[in-house]
Amino acid sequence: MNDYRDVHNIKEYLRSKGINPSLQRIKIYQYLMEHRTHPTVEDIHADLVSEIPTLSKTTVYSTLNLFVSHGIVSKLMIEDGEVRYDINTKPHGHFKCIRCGRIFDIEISPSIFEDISVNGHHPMEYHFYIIGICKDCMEKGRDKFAA
Amino acid sequence: MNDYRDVHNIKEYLRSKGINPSLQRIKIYQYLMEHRTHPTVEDIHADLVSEIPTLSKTTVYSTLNLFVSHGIVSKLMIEDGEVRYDINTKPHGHFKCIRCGRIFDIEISPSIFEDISVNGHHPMEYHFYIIGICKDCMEKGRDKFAA
DNA sequence: ATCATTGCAAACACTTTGCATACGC
DNA sequence: GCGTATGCAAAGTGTTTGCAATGAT
Repeated sequence: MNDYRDVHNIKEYLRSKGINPSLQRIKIYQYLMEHRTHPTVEDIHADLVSEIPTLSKTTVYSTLNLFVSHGIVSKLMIEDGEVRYDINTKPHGHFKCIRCGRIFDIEISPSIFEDISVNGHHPMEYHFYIIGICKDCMEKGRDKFAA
Repeated sequence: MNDYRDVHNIKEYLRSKGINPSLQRIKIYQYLMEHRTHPTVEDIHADLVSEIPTLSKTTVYSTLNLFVSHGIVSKLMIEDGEVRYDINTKPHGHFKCIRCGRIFDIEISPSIFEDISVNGHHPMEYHFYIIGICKDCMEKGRDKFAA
């Protein structure tokens, strides 16, 4: 099991990865499954606190670190001081729109990675992202989604 | 003039970019030219303080922000909480070694960027990096360069 | 009862800001 | 002399740590 799309029982899945499935951990994992928006810790906490009023940011931080260390979630560093999380651990790229701030997934064919010469180094993780203006913002020509 | 390798007179170059060439700014630019190691603010300050004893980190920060905003230096975000600076603003990739921590430049043929489908979005900047173990560390099999 | 998780508050690390001093034309 | 750059100290932000309280088995 290496794809989040195959996870139907989160509790079982976390257990299979050696993670004790507490309520908070299940809800955070579920949130990432249902919100493929590459949320920040802030986003996740703000959205889940209505469901779990006692949820603290500390728990969100430690849960995400736990998920990353168990390889079931990956950390995204696109902009300075803005760490985001992605449940899709398969190699893919991201497109960040400078107008609306949204981040889109970009499919990348594995052959592209093979074509890149790594000068004899031993690659383990590939990261690729693009900064630009998304389709919607280009069409609308204004900051429809801006905060 | 778009390549740092063509800069022979830093003072003139900065002026041509609309930047007042103070001693600190010249030294910081020169440092980036001579140290193609993708240094952090910390690195730059630590190394230059012996030459300019009064140099403050505030100045290093503001100078780098100035260079970035004038497009003559680019900011690298590879690892969480570790902002690095690169004088090479041409599209290229980076390889970060998890053993020794060094970052190497990776040449990327422009055709790779063209091959990536951006789903109708409008790309402006391409960022690509690889995490892995560098050639030296693979051969030595140990943390020769670790801090 | 025991052990792990949670969550508050404090500590940390990095970066920016406010403002007085110093510098350069 | 005037306008800008510098650099200290303080404030701001995002993240981790210490530790007591809570929760699960």
